[in-house]
Amino acid sequence: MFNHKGPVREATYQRVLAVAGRMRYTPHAAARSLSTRSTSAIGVVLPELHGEFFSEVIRGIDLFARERGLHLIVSGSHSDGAAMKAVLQAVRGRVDGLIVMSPDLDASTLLHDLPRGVPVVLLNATADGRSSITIDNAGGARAVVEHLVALGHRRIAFICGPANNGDASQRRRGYRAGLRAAGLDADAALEAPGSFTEESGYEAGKRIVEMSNRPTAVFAANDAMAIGALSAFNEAGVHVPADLALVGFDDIPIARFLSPPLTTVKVPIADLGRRGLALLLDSSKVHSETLKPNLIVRQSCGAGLTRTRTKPQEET
Amino acid sequence: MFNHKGPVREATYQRVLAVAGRMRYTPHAAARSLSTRSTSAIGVVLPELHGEFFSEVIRGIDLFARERGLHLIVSGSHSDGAAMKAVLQAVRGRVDGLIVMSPDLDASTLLHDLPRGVPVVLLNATADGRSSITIDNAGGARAVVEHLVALGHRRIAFICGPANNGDASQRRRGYRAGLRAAGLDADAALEAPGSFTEESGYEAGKRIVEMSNRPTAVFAANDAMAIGALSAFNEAGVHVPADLALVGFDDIPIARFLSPPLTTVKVPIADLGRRGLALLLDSSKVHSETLKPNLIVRQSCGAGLTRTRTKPQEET
DNA sequence: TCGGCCGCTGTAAACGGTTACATGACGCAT
DNA sequence: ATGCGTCATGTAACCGTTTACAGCGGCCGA
Repeated sequence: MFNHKGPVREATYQRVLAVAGRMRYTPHAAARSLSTRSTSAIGVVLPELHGEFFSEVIRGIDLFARERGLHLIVSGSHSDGAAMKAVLQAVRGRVDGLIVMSPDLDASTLLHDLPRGVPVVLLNATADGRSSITIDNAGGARAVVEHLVALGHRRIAFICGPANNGDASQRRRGYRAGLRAAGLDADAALEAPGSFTEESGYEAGKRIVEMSNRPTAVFAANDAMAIGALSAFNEAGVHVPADLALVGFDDIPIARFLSPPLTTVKVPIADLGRRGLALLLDSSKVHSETLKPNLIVRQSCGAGLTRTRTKPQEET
Repeated sequence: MFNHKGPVREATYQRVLAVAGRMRYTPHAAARSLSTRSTSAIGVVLPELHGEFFSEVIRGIDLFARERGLHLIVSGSHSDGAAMKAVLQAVRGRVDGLIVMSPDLDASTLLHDLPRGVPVVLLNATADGRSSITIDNAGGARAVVEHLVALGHRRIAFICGPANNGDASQRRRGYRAGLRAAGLDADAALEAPGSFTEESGYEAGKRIVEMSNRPTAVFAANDAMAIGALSAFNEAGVHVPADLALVGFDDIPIARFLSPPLTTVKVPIADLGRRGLALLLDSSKVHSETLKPNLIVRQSCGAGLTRTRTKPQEET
């Protein structure tokens, strides 16, 4: 009845609808789902719910979901595999599909816990026979290094993301590849640990300003850590970009409002979510997409400054 | 069976569980909900999903929800009443309760569209017979003005939030009350329009630095706008706090990592969500709580600086 | 005016669990 | 050894909606 099908005259349908409205009746979603075998809901599983990055992913999904009249069930903070398993097992009869982003955990392990017949799209991960959207992290990171090298930098520090995080290791790989391509040696001393949080970026920043042979540029594996590092630099009286160039990754919305505006790699975050949902809904085929990030040159890398240390040179 | 009740021997229960696990069986959530008249899900309705503030609210709720094994259905971007109504009507049989934050719209109007029998907790709004959590926005704003006055400021600009937004108007009320208490006249020229976005803060900041009789302090109605304004000030070569004091509101996580670290009013954002869920689950009584914000003095207000313009004086 | 066909309406089963209730088996006491 | 009480197991109804299907009524043509 309420899906407007069957041999019911239009007038009758309208009349029923009117009365239903008057009585303030609304169909019972669970009963409907049980009968139609379709909830109009999709699940979104993220490693975290906090921060500009994930909220942007959710927003991208939500915008599209709203167009299609879909509800979003979100869940985050899956520190361990057990918590993740519990979530995955609760989805049967609750959602029509799942968008999963789990850079820390092995994708195929997770998918094993999933009830059969639940369509899944992986974000920033891949698995056989599953659709996925990935970001060319390595390419983006390499572009950053090439840009910094072109500006004359030779000692470029890197603030790493969490170990075991897929995005983080890909970005580090891109960083190292960029150095290699420029004929520079990767120096372990220039790689500072971090965990994608502002706090960890701040700590890394403090260590960097105290280095005896201080680098001339710092590349943080994400914007949150760049913000933390920037805070540490300011505290130490080290000026960005005059004394030290700084580049981030993600281009979260506030990146352009930092002082100085942050040079970063624009990851189409909302698109990541939006495309993910699109792929989920178009279940006809499994296929994978890779989104290309773009280097966004603002002021924190000092691109407008003249740098006399070494002559600028372009890498390809 | 699967809720572990009834006269079933423990051993039998365990054996069934084991087999279920082996067969990778999971109960059908919709069927279960229909039968038990309880989904283990709660709905979270926010005006927006984007940004540090809302993502922090969601996180607060999620953390608590996870403890209780509850799922979260979120939805945002309810630009108009119709969209909101559609969402509210879809909840029957889908969630056990609702946490609603809708500072732009009239609470009682919204609640009229809600199916009967759905418990609701209002965030930053009140309505008869409904539980709610509110924030003492006016008190927090007033404390900011008092602090700035104590630092010697007499011309304090205010960057407003969106018109019709409850939080925004309460904060402005607190600002005006603070001025009045200090014996200062509220000057309409010192109130710049804004919309809680970084962009609008940036625009407001640009206008402020161009003012003929420039204020000595700027109080933004939220941190996002303070960040935008800070960006505009830096761009114009106006130094914070030396040339201009700046204070925000909310204490979003990155506030302390700005340069200079932002003086702001700490709103227990995650608590707002957490307490909201707690109230929802404890449906025995309807009652309302008001969370008190705290002034967090960092460096953007220049509290450490000596200011000779006028002598500092304390307001009570 | 009557019959046949088409189309609307009412009825019942099914979706997949939960739970109350009846039934059957076992142990203990007399 | 038998009866009664207790506890585990099996059975069936129910949750609220959809949908297939049967049946009936109306319309139109002859």
